[in-house]
Amino acid sequence: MLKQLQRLDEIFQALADPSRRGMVERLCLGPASVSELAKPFAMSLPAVVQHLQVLEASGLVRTEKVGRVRTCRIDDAALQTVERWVNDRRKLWERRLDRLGDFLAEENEDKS
Amino acid sequence: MLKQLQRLDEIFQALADPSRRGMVERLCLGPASVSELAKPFAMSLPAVVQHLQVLEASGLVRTEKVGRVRTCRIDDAALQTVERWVNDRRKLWERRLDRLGDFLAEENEDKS
DNA sequence: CAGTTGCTTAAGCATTCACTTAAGTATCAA
DNA sequence: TTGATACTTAAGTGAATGCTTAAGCAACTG
Repeated sequence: MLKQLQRLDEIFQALADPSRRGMVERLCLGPASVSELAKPFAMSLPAVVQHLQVLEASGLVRTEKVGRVRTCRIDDAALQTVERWVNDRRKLWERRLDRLGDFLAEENEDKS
Repeated sequence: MLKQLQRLDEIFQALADPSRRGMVERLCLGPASVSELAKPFAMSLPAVVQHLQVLEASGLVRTEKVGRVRTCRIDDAALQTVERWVNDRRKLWERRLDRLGDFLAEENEDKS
């Protein structure tokens, strides 16, 4: 629970970069090796690996090395954490709008 | 549509900072002035305003000045944009896991 | 009109970020 | 064992980030 809050920083930070979001999108279709992941991007391999490290540190991606190939896959828990945070905020805000709506409706009733 | 994708960068970037997330959380309870918003934070007012500018540029927050008071409120559309992106990713990933599950189930059937 | 309040502008500064190139180190394949 | 493949490590660089202080300005308050 405490860990999750700390990690929200890193998760949002990780998702703020379009290359990293691209990698997440790719990985949502299934696991991939580092060089597979790198292919669509016009940057050096070390740059890709650095992005990958950010993604892994945030918990969005897990990786595992077998032989000389590192395989990367989505870790759903981090995505759930984001989803939950955003959802909770939206709920709060919408509830407020509802209450405001009720209030205005009552005001109108009073006036009519 | 195109605008939204560009803005995902800024939205996630905005949410990556705990102070800014704090401000969003506060604003989900209702609008607030800049100084109200600043109160919980141990930083200078200009710093708060700079955070606010990031939030506004991302579309998460709208502000409006009346007299000398600037009132800030949540703009739900940006939160929806995040929610949609994360939701779409999760759906893709889960569908993949389902297909994988089916595949493994079939394999087991074959073996039995 | 003078003072206070609520923000705004500007400039500076240390740190972090997103890369780069160059030089490794393990595998695997022939 | 030689070469190619798949990363890995290290060091450097320019730009962006998250602050700060100092000074302003406009609007309400008495």
